[in-house]
Amino acid sequence: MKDVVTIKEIARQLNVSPSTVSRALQNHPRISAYTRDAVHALADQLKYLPSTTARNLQRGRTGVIGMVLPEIRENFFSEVINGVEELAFEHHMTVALYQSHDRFDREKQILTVLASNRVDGVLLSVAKETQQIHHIQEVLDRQIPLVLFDRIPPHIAAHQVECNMEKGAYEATKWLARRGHRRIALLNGPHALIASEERYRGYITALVEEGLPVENALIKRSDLTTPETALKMNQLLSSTTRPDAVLTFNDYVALDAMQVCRNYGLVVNRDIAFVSFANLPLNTYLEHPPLASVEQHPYQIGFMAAEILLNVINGKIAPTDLQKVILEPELVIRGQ
Amino acid sequence: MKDVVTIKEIARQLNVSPSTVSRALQNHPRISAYTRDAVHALADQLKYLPSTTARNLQRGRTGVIGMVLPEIRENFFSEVINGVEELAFEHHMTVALYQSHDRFDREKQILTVLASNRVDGVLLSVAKETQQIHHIQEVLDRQIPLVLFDRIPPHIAAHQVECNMEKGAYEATKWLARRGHRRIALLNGPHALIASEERYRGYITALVEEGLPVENALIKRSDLTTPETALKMNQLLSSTTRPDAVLTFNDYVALDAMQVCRNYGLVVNRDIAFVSFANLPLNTYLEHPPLASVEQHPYQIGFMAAEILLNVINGKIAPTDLQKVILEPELVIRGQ
DNA sequence: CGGTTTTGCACAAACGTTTGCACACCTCAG
DNA sequence: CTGAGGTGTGCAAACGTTTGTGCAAAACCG
Repeated sequence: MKDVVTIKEIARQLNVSPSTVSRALQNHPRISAYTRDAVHALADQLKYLPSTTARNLQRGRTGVIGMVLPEIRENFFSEVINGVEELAFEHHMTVALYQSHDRFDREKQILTVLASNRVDGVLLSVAKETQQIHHIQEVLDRQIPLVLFDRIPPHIAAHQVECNMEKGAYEATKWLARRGHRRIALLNGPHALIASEERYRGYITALVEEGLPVENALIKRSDLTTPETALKMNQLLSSTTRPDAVLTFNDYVALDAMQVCRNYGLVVNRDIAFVSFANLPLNTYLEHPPLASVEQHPYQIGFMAAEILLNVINGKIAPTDLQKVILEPELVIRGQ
Repeated sequence: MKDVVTIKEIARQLNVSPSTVSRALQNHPRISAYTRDAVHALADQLKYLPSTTARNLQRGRTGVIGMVLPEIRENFFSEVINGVEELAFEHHMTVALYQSHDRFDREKQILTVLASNRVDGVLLSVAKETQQIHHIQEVLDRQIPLVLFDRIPPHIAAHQVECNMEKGAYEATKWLARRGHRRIALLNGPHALIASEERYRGYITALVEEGLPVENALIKRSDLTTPETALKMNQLLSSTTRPDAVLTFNDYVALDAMQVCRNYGLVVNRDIAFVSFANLPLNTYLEHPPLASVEQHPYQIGFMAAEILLNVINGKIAPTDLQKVILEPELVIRGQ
């Protein structure tokens, strides 16, 4: 990495000043065609590449969007990333990706690094562990544009983009009811996630609207791990009056739960119907995928979050003019 | 983003020079305890964070590893990332992730950006489209440490880490043969990928060793898209003598091919056995997953690639002392 | 031809750090 | 008392850019 070609070197070789070289490279009008061409020619020949570092220091901005999310390998987030990338690319911004691995301390640390790196803006989806927002507030206090997406902690004055999961749960439950199911279970996520509460509300609303009783025995929560999902699904199946349908927190939960059903000798979607929230692209590959999925449009979420962020960065939206975008989910019917 | 606290500001408020502040923050021995504490206290109070940009410019290094890969959402690569991250984190380096989306021009552009960003090193897995290595050679010419992983183009003098897919294919085929299968098909990837050639060689070697005939009708190539996989699988099934087992290029191909089998009324793994190369974590969820999978240890690949890169960066390995690590795959038996 | 405008370039400061060097003071040994 | 060594700090240069300003020469205008 030694011997990196700089503007100074080009200047020296051409017997002009560094400022002239800089301007020539930017095609500044006050540089003669002769000099301009000479500079470009030599720059090409020496394979000069400007130092982003130096440029950033001088410009006071980095052209970087810091993106923090729990886990890259989750398909949902990968899609969000793609949405962000698309727009960022158009705007000549680069996206710096960081995973919190759902750990609070890691998330906190990453935000500090991002601030130290002087990123132009931050996109954040908080870790499961995250219960407080002080570290996020610090980012805001530093006047760094920030947009929250998907996993949004409560009580925070920041721009946000999310998908209306309450409505998704509502429509899914309604669809099951209309299909004739009378004992619809909810295999939900942990309390701590707002996403769980949203699903819960939508589920309840639909049941009530459809005149179905709300039975606590049909409502289970798990921490989304395979063993606990299995445990809860077992409870559902071993009760005297089994559910004839299950709405699950997400696809992983659905798959884990289906496994349990098979152990009971049940045929998925014949003996017991499944509807889920889509975060896997693989449902097409399953022999018995959930009958319907609530599509959360992750790509759209990423795209919109990036759009807001870029508008704030470019001053088209005042930082105080809080944006709150709620995308509509879509119930994708697969079976029957 | 205005009003960012700098060393100068702290210096001004404490009536000392910026250099003193800088040294105080680094706990330089020649700074008095009194000054040191005062500086730290004020820095904390003002929530000072050093400018990474300025520091990088001055230090001549960035502490960043640029990582370029085709597609983040592919589970294989997500795992590689995690392996890299682990080690990078220990060494206080950050990983900048870039996706080529399997496009050559994008890959080329990314490498330029990385060079411009003066990253300390590059980890690269090339795009499917990539047929030439000129852009990679340019990175090497700039003396930027580089390690290739997984998808490695031929004829390039760079460090590399990969998994021995020939051996994987060999063992998978052998396992099928020993299980009694006599007509083992190979549903391979495109010619352009070395990975395809490796699988091919392993497959052939095993057949020969097991005394099975090599039948061209049993060897198909697809571009890994669903339609073409379906087409090739159809060809295999509609031939007079159907295969009784299939070794597929990867899990996606296996799943697509299985779908076709179901259309033929075949029961996967009973009427026709599948063995695949693992890139999905989901096999546990499938009712009929491939009977066996060749595990490529992506996390390990990432970890080792990062290890080599860091050693080159830190001068523990001479750039000319080319490392070539070939990890052994593992045949994970799932069925019977 | 005198004056104004345009053209082409260099100088220098600035961005926020780090660090070699100088310097003043203080301490202590001889 | 003198000199050596230690201690605490400041100055200034440097990293590689960008950009405001200044200035000379060239070009233009009437």
